[in-house]
Amino acid sequence: MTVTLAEVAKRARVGTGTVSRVLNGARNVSPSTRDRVQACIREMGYRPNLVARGLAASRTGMVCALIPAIGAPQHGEVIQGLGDVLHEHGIQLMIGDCGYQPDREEAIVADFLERRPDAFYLTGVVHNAKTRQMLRASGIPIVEGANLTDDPIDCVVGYSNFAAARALAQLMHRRGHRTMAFVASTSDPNDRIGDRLKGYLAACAELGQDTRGLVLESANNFNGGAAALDIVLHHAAPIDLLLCATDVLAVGAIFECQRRGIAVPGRLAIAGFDDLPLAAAISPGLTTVSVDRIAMGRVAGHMLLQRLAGRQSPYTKIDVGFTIRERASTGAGIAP
Amino acid sequence: MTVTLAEVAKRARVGTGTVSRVLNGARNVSPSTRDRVQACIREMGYRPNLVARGLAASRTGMVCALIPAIGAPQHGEVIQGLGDVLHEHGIQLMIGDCGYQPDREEAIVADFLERRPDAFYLTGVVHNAKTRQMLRASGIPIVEGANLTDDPIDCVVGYSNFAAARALAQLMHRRGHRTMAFVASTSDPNDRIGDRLKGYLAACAELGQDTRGLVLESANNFNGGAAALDIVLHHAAPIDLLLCATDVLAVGAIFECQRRGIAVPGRLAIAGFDDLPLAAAISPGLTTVSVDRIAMGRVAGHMLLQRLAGRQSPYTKIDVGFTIRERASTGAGIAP
DNA sequence: CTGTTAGCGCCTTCAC
DNA sequence: GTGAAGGCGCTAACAG
Repeated sequence: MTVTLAEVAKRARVGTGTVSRVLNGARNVSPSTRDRVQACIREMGYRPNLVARGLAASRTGMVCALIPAIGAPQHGEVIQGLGDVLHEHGIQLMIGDCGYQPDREEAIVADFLERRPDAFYLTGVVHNAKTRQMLRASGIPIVEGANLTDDPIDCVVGYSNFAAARALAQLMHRRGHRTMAFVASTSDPNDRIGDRLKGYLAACAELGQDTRGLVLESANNFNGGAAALDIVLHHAAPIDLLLCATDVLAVGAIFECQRRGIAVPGRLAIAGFDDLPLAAAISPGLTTVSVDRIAMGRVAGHMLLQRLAGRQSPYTKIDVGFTIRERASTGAGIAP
Repeated sequence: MTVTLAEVAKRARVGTGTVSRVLNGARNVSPSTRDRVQACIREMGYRPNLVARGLAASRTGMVCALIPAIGAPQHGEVIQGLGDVLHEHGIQLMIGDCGYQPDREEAIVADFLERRPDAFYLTGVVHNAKTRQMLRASGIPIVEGANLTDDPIDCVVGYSNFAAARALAQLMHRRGHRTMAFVASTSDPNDRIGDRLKGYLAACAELGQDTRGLVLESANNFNGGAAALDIVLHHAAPIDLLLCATDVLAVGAIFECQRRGIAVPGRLAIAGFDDLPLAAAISPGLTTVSVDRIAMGRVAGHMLLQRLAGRQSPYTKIDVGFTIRERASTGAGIAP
């Protein structure tokens, strides 16, 4: 039904090897035969079967990427950068959604490995022992992303969620905010959120805040932010800054403030984390931590390509850094 | 390096065919040999090579799905439903991001087809002639989604963006809104947005609005919504309802209203389309069109499974319907 | 430079 | 119920 390489070879009166060579751009083919073969390929509408190629070459040209939630714009951006870089090299992405669940991640890794991908991208740096073992045993390049660790499975490209949260808390302290609370999700526990919390606690310890260690837990959605606000307002010690582990929580809190007529940042300052498009659009603008996720994805892609080319790049850990965006929600640009 | 089926067969003292049979759950294997083989599989940690299986069986157990933007929650939900259903049948999804660009879609379809997927899911019902031709020629089941058409490539599951937009405009008219404008994105032209616009225009034609046909164009992001508001406010005929082609536009407009101190819905009512989580969270709540996208994805998955099972299901077009959610942004629940 | 020959790992008849 | 053998479509030596 579909035309095969052998048929092209017959039509072009050459061996299958030659067709394979022109297909893969080997240079040891005379221009004349190359042209003839390419003509046949075009005329016959030949399309290589990558499944067969993958089996023969034990290179599938496929990279698997695992993200905690397809549809989350943060991860989408990383995937976009990663996919762009890989695509330029004829490699395609197979994306898995592990829904913030480690055992689901393990199952997907197991499944995906049966498809013999050339490499793997994982979101986050904390994974099941079995997941790590499978990945290591596979022998293919692995890149973990969106956070940093000193003990990656293979290599890691990201930024320190810990350092970013700490820096944000410290900056807010310098800006005059004294009594702060931190709200994080419990619904989707993961290393990025966990490290943000730790960074906040570290800053508190260093600064000796009154409210040191005040931590709230809420589902990671708009309602969760609203719920946290409720607690903050009724807390014994008056709180003047709410640090949220994600922009979604922060925006939920801001919406709730609007509903209750609570001035932001006048009565309560609010900051987030992620710098979603929403953070810049909302009024007041949301102070948050920004990371160039597309660039991060691209770096991850280049790292994988390096490894795939056999080069053991000296970099096993790349920090892409972060930026704190101060906006009106914490008083930036507002006259005192 | 990795253990193969043949090695398992040798260890279990059976032929490769037998191992293959237990692997694929064929019933014509005696319980005793079945157990012995399964024991060996477990002991040796054998994992089948799906690339080889795909080549031999000409069934890859892979379905390709194309969405216009990975990271967009709407499409993420569809993929989630689709992936869930397929995964239960051991089928995995390969996701492509065509960025609202038809020629990119064409390129991705061409690439993906080389991997011999068992089926294809496409977002939207309008595609390149060449894309349609390639897909048809492939002979595999194709499902188009997120809209409806009478001329699908193979079959389609979605809802009528046209009918939904028209129903929304008509409902708003019944609620007393008389002079309305519609804003849609130009940056990402696609059939869903186009049909929403047509639905609005159809309603206008039927209702004989004063502002019949007032249509604005803006980039499909928060800023685009704000920009549209600017035009609406300066329009000669006073407009009392802004219908937005997407929730993102609508929310951008609401934010801008808040900045300018324009009462919503007092001075201007606003409605969106998509029912993102944001629509319910924002104040005022956003009136919008809601579709159960996860369910839509699941239906698409079942449709593909039907087709893959060889059953030519009588359904070639499934309408999953829509719901209009009236919220405060158009005056719902507000005393007159 | 180019044709030929083995496989890659698995499925699938086809006899036994 | 089970083993043996022949591909699936392609790549990768290996001769020439």
